Amino acid sequence: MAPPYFELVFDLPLNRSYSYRGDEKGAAAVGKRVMAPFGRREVLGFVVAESEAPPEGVPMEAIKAIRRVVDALPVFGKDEIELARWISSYYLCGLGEAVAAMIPSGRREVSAPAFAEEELDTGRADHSLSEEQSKALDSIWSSDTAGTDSAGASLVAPMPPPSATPAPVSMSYLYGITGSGKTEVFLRAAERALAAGKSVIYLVPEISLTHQVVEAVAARFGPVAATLHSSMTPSARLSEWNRILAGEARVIVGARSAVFAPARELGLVIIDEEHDGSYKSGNSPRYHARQVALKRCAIAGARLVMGSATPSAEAWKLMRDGAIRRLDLTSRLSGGAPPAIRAVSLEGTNGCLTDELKREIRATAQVGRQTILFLNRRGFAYFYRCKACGFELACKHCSVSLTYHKSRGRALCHYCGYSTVVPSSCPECGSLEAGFAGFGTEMIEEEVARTFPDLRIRRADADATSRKGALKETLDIFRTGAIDILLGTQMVAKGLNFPGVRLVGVVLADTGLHLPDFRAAERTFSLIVQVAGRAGRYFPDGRVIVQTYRPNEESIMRACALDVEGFWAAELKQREALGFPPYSRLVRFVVRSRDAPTADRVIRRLASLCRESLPPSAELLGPAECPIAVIASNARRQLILRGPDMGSVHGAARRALAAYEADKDRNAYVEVDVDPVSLL
DNA sequence: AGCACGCCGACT
DNA sequence: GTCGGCGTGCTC
Repeated sequence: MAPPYFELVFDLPLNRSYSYRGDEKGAAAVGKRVMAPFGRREVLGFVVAESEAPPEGVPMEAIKAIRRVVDALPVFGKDEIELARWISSYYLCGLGEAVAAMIPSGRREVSAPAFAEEELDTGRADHSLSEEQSKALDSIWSSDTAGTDSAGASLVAPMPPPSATPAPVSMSYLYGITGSGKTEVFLRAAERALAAGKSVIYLVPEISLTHQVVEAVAARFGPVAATLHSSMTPSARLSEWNRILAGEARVIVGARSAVFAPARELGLVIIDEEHDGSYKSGNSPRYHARQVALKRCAIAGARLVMGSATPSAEAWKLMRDGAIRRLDLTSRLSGGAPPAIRAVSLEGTNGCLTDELKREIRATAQVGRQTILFLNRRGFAYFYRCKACGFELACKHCSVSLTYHKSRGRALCHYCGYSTVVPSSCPECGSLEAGFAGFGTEMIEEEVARTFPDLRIRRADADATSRKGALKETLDIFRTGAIDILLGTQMVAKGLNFPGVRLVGVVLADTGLHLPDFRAAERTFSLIVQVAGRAGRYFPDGRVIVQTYRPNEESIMRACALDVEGFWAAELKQREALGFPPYSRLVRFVVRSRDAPTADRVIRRLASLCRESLPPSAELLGPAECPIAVIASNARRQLILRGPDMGSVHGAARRALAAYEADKDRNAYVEVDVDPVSLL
């Protein structure tokens, strides 16, 4: 007989549970979703506890009954509730919001456009392992946890509400260049886990790699495999979820939220391309899949294996300190050699292509091979400026400059979509010495077409591929060799492998370097190295040209030398000197409001609340305007708490938030980001 | 987050 | 006189 009382949480910004009596049929149970009267309406709730005794402090007549039970069987259990509690306390969100993030259709994540089509990084066709690969595989499976018991101390912070000390998790890292056969080692590790009766979660970044690994896993594991990614329909997601829940599917491939897959007997979590920013959730709860994975592994006693050619700062430091076992994969299996990379200064170049890059494009075409051009910037020109009075054309609703899109004949905002006609003279002083400067993909396309009228070029960026399936189509055509030059933004940078590519050109490497973000160098570095990995994967003559105005920049020089060690040696020194992660921990508050004075008032109040309980070892950065002070007519203010460890800032952040919530301003939105990946 | 209740301005 | 603005308070 079901117990008479249940504790429910809701997907609402409420930091507490509510007590209910069971439903008429007596079907209510922990782990099920139910419909319950809440206020004057009926909402979906999650049953997180049950009890025989009536709840204390609630008058009996106030307790309502659960109206209807949604699930025949529980969709989450004790471990999931423990994980949700951890997420809610660590990422400072309601327990119900944490549970909702873990359950499909509980709340939808912002879905990325579907695509991904590429060659597989499984190394040799016969799947036999190189000596390095076998050693790595054995190492992953050796029983000891690397380093000390505090392994992962800086990946998972000391928890604010003291819970049991986290069990040491065995963490390994496959560190190796593109094409060194990481995927095959991951697949073998999954096989071993499966053979031991355990299940596996295999995380891949949003979009890019998903499809490829999905197919590899499906081919290898057949009916035991399941897929969860953002472009699946809710019903497809649900049916995969149910197969996992039933224990039918035991190898789960998916993006960020797949870290919550209800895998039974979890034995292994794989995080491919560990450095990728898409592992950090952009909406509440702003969790990092890597940290959630580590926590899940601790709860389930599972192993964690990550991999990348360009590890994140956090991972690199943990490897250096011995807390994560580093396993090196040094050789390219498919015969291709690491490409020759050259940085070329753009100084004094007319237009956006240096003579050197033009020469290489021509040479590449002459031997019947292909070129990828990469520029992390859409549009035709970057900003409009008047040389006479200094006027700049900015968005009406955001504090950013407008980008000229020639194809539409308008200047538009990349943040809110606002667009306007292009003034023929300066709107401020009437001078004709005004116009667009800087360049985007659209302009490159034009210049390349003009320079190489005989070559076939195709552009792949958010504008050219907005039509569903357009990107896949472009990539398919490129693969057949019917296009000579593929030009694009981020989307051509990651994971795509085309055998015919000889040359990769980074049109402007320093776009990200001016950004006021402590990870600017890290992102620039890994982007160049990742892009370079697209060249010469199957032939020994790959070539990469990196155009830049700052050829002496550390991140650019090290990337061109493929010197990961050297980059991190220098960059970690910088981070330490400046007190940024991984040498400190951050919590960031962002306040948004239609009304700027309201945003100012709220952020100042949060700051003073934080000061009340911030220990001397920690400090407050700000309050200040966000780097982009206005987006879509919302004023944005930020406040950053920084301390030597999470313990030193988490308590203050939690108390400040709780005090604020107790008397909140209805015209302001407060976002909390624990361990922000970007400060933009 | 909803959805109410509640107390001040311009409409048939 | 009422319809309706959105400020603030609560939801077992």
